[in-house]
Amino acid sequence: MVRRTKEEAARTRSRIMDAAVDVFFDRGVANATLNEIASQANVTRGAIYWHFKNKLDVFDALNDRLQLNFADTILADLRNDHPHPLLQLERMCADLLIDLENNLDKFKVLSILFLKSDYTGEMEPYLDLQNARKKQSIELFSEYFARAKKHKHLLADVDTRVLSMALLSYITGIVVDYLRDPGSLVMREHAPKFMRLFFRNLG
Amino acid sequence: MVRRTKEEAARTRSRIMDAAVDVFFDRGVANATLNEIASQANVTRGAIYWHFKNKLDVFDALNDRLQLNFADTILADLRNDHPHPLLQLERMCADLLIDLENNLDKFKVLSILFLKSDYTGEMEPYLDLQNARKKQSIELFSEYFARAKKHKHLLADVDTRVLSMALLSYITGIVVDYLRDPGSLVMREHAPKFMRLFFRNLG
DNA sequence: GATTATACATTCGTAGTTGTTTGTTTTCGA
DNA sequence: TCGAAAACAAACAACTACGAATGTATAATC
Repeated sequence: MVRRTKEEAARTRSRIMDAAVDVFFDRGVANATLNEIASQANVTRGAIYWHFKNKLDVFDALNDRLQLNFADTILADLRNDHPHPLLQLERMCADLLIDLENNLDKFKVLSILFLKSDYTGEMEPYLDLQNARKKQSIELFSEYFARAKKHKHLLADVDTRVLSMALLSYITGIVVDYLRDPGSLVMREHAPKFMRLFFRNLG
Repeated sequence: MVRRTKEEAARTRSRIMDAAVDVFFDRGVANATLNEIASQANVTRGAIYWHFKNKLDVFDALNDRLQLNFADTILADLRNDHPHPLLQLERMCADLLIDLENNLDKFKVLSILFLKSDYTGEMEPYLDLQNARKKQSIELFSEYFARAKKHKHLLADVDTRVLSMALLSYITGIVVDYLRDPGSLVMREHAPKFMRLFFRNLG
């Protein structure tokens, strides 16, 4: 059995990536071997080397597929003017956290990005990439908070840039703590409380 | 040259650990080889295998030496009653963050624990250990906040447990974001602002 | 319907790492 | 002071994973 149709080949490729998610999650990116990924995907290493250059290239593909771009997801929702923009943001952040609990794939991929990669050597550029994306998010939030301030929805004395950095770090921390110990809290219950704590004093 | 005195042997051991910090930081725990650690410490692998069982055992020793126990460091300071306990806590957290900027060794070790380890396979127990320590910290903070609430320093309607979890996650996030991109902020300036944002609405 | 390129499987050589063993020298304890 | 063990260095053996090369059967193309 060889030489599948193009569609089958594409499915093979995505099966390899799915397998990579599992293996990276279970064994860490550095420890994961192409053999493990191959057998998890029910192919041989040959198939992986056909579709990808090497392990890093697989990671690269995963990175693309994830679209960790908070920005894109959030921006769309932020575009339309909401009567109470801060509340809107608060809800969105909570939903984003709760989604981690329901979406196993997102949980695994975020685990890979935050816990299972060391970003040394050839992987360093991917950290830079994530940091660049984060800067984008900061700018986005800053602008958003600035608008809220103009509309008197936000206290005038807060530094919007510091505020958005703080919010993003807050979310990062909640995510990381959750990934490191998923049993320690129930997102559906805790996320709204966490967010309330942060937003209660801004209005 | 062999068979040093006991003191010299102890120094060799700690030199190996120092080297391990550098190598783990630069290459990640999983990618780091004992050869790299050895040459960084100006010894051979034989020396490492004399002092440690294997790479994991070196990591274990590092884990012990760090005493990431926020608890111990903080507990001592929290013991004595402060006129304004929340302000005290706020300052302490800020100082803790600022220390990251000045103390390179702490920066590296925290990087190793948060970014350079995947905690898979044999390393899993160390994540459990850290999570257990974190639970301790939560309990500690909870109790502390509860005291503050009794003294009317804290709003009565906040859940102290959720509050301490939130604070710890907040700190985790700031730390992780800083470790991932140290150039993005200056702790001496930002840490007090971050903390002020969190504490301003509690009193 | 022959040819070519595709989509893999299989095999191979190699470099790197690990754990172990052996060797050597010096310090410590009796 | 004299063995015994400490504190390593050096050599060895085994495995593993990688990358590349090769093989091969089928789909696409004409």
